[in-house]
Amino acid sequence: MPDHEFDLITTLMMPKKLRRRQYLLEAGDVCTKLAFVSGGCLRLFELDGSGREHILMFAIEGFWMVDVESWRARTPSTRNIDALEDSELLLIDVTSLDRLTLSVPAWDRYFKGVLENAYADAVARISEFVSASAEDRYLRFLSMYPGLFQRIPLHQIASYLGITPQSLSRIRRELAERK
Amino acid sequence: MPDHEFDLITTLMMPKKLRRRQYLLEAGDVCTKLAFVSGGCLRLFELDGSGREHILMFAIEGFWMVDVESWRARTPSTRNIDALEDSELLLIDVTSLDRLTLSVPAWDRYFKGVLENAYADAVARISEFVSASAEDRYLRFLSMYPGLFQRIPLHQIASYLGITPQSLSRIRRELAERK
DNA sequence: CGCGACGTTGATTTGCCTCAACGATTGTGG
DNA sequence: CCACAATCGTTGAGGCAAATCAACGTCGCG
Repeated sequence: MPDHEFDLITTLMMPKKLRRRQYLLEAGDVCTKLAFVSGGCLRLFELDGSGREHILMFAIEGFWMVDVESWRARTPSTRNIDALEDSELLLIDVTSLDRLTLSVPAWDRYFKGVLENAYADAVARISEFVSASAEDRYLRFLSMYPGLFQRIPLHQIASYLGITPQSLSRIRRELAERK
Repeated sequence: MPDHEFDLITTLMMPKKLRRRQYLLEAGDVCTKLAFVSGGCLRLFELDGSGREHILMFAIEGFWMVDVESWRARTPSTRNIDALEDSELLLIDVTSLDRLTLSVPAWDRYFKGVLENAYADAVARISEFVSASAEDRYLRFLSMYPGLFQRIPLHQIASYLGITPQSLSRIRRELAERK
């Protein structure tokens, strides 16, 4: 990649620090920025009718985060993104992304790969819900986000798995006893 | 779009008919083709340890179908794609797709949109599994694939929802009684 | 220190599964 | 064209995994 292309990328990516519990996206706003997580941990979640939180995905170091629905349709999001730990991000907005896509072929290929990866991961997660038990999903969470289980509260993991904190606590006990 | 670009697209898309129960992709093969469904209905599914089928997604008229995991990594698929009705497809293989992407800008944009859409749909489906009941998921199935519920057996829908045919039968009865 | 957040455990309830049986419909080979 | 099998949807009975409701101990932090 030529130097000027690399420079363009670094110019368009805006560094941002987010403190724990701080929001990157609030429901009602349009998600106009993609976030690359260089440190810390983000969550994408939504609230149901009873005010309960449901986590759709995490993003740790090396992951990208976006609410794709809002980002794609330019409509107000029904979801939220916030930080579970103090985090360091690189943000890029839609127009900058389009510029990169047009003028830096290597970026275009890279980003297409990111998108395909994200899609493949999402399908794999659907597969778990359709066919796997809560325990299986927990084990896959452990390998998908290495070490994360020691960094965030158990009830956040339970929310991601679609079960209650109590159930996850019992699953953990089961696993520990069996091993 | 210039004529020669349009011609290139039609040249590279191969029409194919698939009879009911006929396979487009079998587990073990690499998914090298994308399928655009112009008529009929395909399913993407996998088998678990007990030999039970679990449907990850359907594709009806106007949808694209692929096993993105195998397609992306060029690895043997763990999944299957077959037809639930006699179907008409337009197939395009990986190399043809790359050619279109490079030489037809409009196609590149279109296809990026398709991918983003697919990703957004997958996230929405994850959202259902994390937070919604089987009944809610059934109602969303009805709006996502209009009319499909009259075209395929109930147990295929149940598999897609991650429940048993018996449960779906009872959910339907509930809905009918309440309405 | 006191309070809220967190994880665990117990008792009870519930949504969905499993097993089983049964009619209705579809499809097929003789 | 009919007989028989397979597929399909439904219903009932009983069981299990996870939810709910509730209580309690620990920890960290303002």
